[in-house]
Amino acid sequence: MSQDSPFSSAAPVLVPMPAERPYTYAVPEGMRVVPGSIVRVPLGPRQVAGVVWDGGAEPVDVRKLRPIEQVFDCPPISRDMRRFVDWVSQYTLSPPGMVARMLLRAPEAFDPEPWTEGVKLTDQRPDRMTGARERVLAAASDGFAWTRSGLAHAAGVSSSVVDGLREQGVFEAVMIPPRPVVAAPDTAYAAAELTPDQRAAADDLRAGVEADGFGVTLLDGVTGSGKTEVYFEAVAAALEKGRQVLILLPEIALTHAFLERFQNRFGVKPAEWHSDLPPRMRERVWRQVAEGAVKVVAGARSALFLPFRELGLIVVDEEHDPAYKQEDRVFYNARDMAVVRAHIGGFPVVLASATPSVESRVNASQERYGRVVLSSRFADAALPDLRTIDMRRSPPARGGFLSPLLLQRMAATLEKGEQSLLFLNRRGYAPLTLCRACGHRFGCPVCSSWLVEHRFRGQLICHHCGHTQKRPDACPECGTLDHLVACGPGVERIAEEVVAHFPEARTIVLSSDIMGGVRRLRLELEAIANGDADIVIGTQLVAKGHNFPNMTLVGVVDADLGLANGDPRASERTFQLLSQVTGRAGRTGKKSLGLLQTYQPDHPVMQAIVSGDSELFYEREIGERERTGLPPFGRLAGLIVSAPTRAEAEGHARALRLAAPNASDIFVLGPAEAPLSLLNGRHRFRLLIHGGRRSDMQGFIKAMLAAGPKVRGQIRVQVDIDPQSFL
DNA sequence: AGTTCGCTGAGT
DNA sequence: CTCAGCGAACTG
Repeated sequence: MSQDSPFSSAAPVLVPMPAERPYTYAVPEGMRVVPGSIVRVPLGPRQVAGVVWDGGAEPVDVRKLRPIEQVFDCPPISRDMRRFVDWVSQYTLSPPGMVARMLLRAPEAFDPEPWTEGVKLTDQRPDRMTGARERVLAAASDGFAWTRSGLAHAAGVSSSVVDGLREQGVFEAVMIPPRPVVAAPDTAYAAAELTPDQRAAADDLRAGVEADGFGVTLLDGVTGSGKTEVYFEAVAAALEKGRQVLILLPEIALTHAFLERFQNRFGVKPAEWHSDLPPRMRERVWRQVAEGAVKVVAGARSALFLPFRELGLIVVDEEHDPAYKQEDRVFYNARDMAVVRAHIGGFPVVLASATPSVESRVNASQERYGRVVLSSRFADAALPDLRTIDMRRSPPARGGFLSPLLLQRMAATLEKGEQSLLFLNRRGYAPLTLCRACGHRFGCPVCSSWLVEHRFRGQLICHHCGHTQKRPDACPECGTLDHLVACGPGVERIAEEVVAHFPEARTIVLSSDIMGGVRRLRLELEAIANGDADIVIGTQLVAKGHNFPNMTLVGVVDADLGLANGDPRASERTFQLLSQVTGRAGRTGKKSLGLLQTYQPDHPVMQAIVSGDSELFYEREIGERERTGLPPFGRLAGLIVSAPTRAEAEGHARALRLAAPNASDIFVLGPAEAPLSLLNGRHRFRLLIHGGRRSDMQGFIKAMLAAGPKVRGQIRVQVDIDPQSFL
């Protein structure tokens, strides 16, 4: 950028590793670098890409000083982006180098995209005409440049035909510039047809974008109220101003439907950004975002670190989704960092959700965020009738998990030729296996949580660390044969019960265990939407945004699951999940029903779901959190230590108490509560810090980090947001 | 993060 | 005395 003056003899360079500050490199005679320049520098024995940073180069022993090797021919990282990296680094207590690493994740993109060689028609005619040659000439008669293989393919001939013509001078070789990854969106492609409600909401958002300046709006609309079409109007407004737009989605790999909706409105698909993107595509998207050629990116949380030139709007869809939290290396919540990014850039953010997070609701009620409410569903999408089934009064048959009331409804639905969905957020067959002879329970040898039986695969699997073993026939403790029993239900076991009751029905199980990955899953979902199944049994992946037009019954097998797991957000998560799942029914125009099997029908979450009154839930939950000091109102600077085994967690907690004698509370969590990511990384344990004033915690954590190298290497911190702290 | 350094303890 | 195996330290 023009206000950045160039460095001459030495420059600070942020390298992609956990450096606390930029390193100083010599700038060779005649080389020109400015803050933001992407450079290749020697680091120890290797060469890495780094970013020239701001501020003066700190003086360093000339014998240590090494020269910048190369300045990449690439737009420099903007000043806003550099401030963002510094801010995220401070806020997350991660070294700035590690944050910078996230924006240098496309190493091949730093060199300009190569032009490819192609061919173009000349005035020369071929010596002899053949059928193949005629087709090639016809295909190329538009006068544009073609790639050899592209032309051959279009003409239905082999590329040697093209080569032959080129040798005769019928074609000349030309260089073709890199093709854009996506065409420019057309804001006038298909003007939105909006209801008066939606129109009012869209105008609100549009006004925010047109006013040009920072602001956060919570777009709060029930499932099926058309949130997407409404925020597309804000996207259009930003595009009309010539700005770039970022739309964050929780799990981009499964959001095929979203891309289509975008295309219906803007005529083209947005550029995608997520971890499954092929490397070549990844580079091109990165480069073209940096050059400003890509106008709209739909991406996962890491898209927040793309080097936008003229970012003018961020939309965070499903803002409550836990997938926005990154829980390794740099711990951050992309939703909150999006707000920060917008604050730095001076442009608006839209947070959209049918079930907003409690933090966002609090921010809205305290008027730090604006709030736009969409209350009505589309005309053909009636709300489902929602009821609880009190499992104390209508218990399942012995050995079963489905209440007679639910089975009765399933039978009626099947009779009508409509589909049922049974939801249970637990993979596998049974969460615990034990020996009836001696009482031995199968625990994971690596991390001491229970092994989950997967009967289809004949395996016992630890859902915690991924440890797998074959399910034995005999008890390893007492040797008794055939006395192992499964305790509790998983989706496979529910499927068994369903097949026993409805042998003639087409039953399908959907969980992340299915073989064949995302592609297969998409096919299965399509098949269900086409009516190729009568009863679907699924884990939480069926809760996410798919439309099944003939699905008129949703049964939640265990609505209480997740309410009693020690997570301070247990109620909130359960409310959000149950809202989403029951929202799968009633999008059909047909009369539909949602049934929740629960032992706590009076629990506020069940009451809120059944009454359809989410205000009821939020008011209660916010009051409860204020009272107990849980996030976002926390008053305690408490630590939660979690580790692969309880004994280990306790050991670490003891060490932390010694290192930080002034810590108010150190809680210990066993393996059942420790997140999966814990064991995949290299660290041994992690700290979760809930509540408290951020500044207090930062001081506290820094004191602890200063306490010694033993603690330093192992601490990972995740801080729950104090809603004021990032504005 | 990725690499080298240096200590410990088992092995020739 | 050598060397694998591991944790700690350093990278400009």
